Amino acid sequence: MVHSFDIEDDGGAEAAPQGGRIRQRNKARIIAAAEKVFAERGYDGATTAEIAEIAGLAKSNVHYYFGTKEAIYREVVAGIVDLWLKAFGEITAEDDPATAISAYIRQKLLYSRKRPLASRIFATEIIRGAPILRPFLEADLRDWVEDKAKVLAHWAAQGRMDEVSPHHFFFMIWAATQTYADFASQIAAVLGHKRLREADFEEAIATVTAIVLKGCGIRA
Amino acid sequence: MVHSFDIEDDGGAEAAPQGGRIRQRNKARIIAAAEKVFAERGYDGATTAEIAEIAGLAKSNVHYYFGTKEAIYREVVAGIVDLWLKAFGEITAEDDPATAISAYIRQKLLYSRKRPLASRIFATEIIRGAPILRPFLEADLRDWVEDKAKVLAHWAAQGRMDEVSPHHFFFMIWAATQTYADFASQIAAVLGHKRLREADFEEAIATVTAIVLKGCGIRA
DNA sequence: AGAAAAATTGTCCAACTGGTTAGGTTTTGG
DNA sequence: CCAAAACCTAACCAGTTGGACAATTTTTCT
Repeated sequence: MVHSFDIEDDGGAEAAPQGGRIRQRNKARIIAAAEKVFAERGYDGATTAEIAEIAGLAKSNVHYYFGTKEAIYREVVAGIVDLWLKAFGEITAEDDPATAISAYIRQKLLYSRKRPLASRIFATEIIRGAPILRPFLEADLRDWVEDKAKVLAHWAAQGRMDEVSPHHFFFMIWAATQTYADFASQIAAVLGHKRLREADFEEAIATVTAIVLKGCGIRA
Repeated sequence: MVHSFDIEDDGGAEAAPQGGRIRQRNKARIIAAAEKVFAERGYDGATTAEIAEIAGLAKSNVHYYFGTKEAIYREVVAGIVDLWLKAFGEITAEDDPATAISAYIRQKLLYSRKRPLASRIFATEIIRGAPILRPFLEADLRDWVEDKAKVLAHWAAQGRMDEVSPHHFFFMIWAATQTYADFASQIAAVLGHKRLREADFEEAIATVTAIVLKGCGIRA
């Protein structure tokens, strides 16, 4: 029974950091370590021992804070969903299409740059059939897309962009932006770089933005 | 030491089906079962026991044909690379840009529809840092992209399309097409479908093709 | 200070996994 | 028809993993 991602229900103010100082610090360390391990080993490949080691704690101590490995995973995933929700950004009918979509693409791509691990965990979770994230996808994300579909329809009616399937429009943007996190090793290999650089991301932003805007008939 | 994907070096003719009838049939069964298991459980999550069960064989029999789990994985991955190479299709300077790119996008998307498992294994392999596929990416795939970059430059020089970064152009197409295999569960959830349907793929083909062609200034 | 609460860790264990082996059965080819 | 090759599998094993637990140390609060 997942279904609730209101991790700590921060009632308006900044997240209520519950628990003592030590607890807080250690939980954060564990989550950070877990993000790394889950990202590069997958759920089954990850071991609580390695998470503990990276976090600088004894394995039994990790189990003291999180009962099970799955509990750690759930919390990591919940944090990632939070990121997604924030990265959603605001796209409203009043916005200028070019500005709003450009900003959205840039935001998504910068997120791929800054949080590639999170993006990869999200990807593998989806590939596995989204056992944990299904509720989020079917409710929150779906609603968000339906909402934005109306915005796109509005813009199209005003002649400010072509009529394109809003769903597939977003699938395409998500894919084109997340690929720079998930498939970074492929992209780096093809580019002949060891790792992706700042300039690679800038060129990605430019190319994706240009193709998407022009491809949908959005004028600056 | 990977580096060679010429699994059975079929010297021009159709693959030489080496080994006896039984051997052939059982290896094929195992590979098929392994594809399924690796796709939905990941490398570490997959167990030889489950592969055996799905293949309808005893676990020890699986180890009779393939010494180790990694050997099975390598063969599965090698088969997937073969698919990729075939799906590359021909894009030459003499082609009409609109026709060639449309066909490529369609081919890639149909591949996502028909072989989603293969696509997902490919994805997780890349996400893991491409431990097995690195040589392929750095050699074959890189060469292919360099080659096609020239074709795009040629088209651009002729004024038949805009000047866009050829690398990122392909990254975008790969992302936009593979997402329908890798992120199928997310897409289905957002669309409110149980599974992706034929019509979903048709709409995807239409949308992606339209945006990419127009976005690059390619006229029919 | 001192007791209660929180944190830490060494040790242990049952379950599972990939892989081996030895001995049997079936298939194949002459 | 028969022997050699190929195929099949029950039983087994050593290593690993998630997790439990009890004993100890540290922190917190009065």
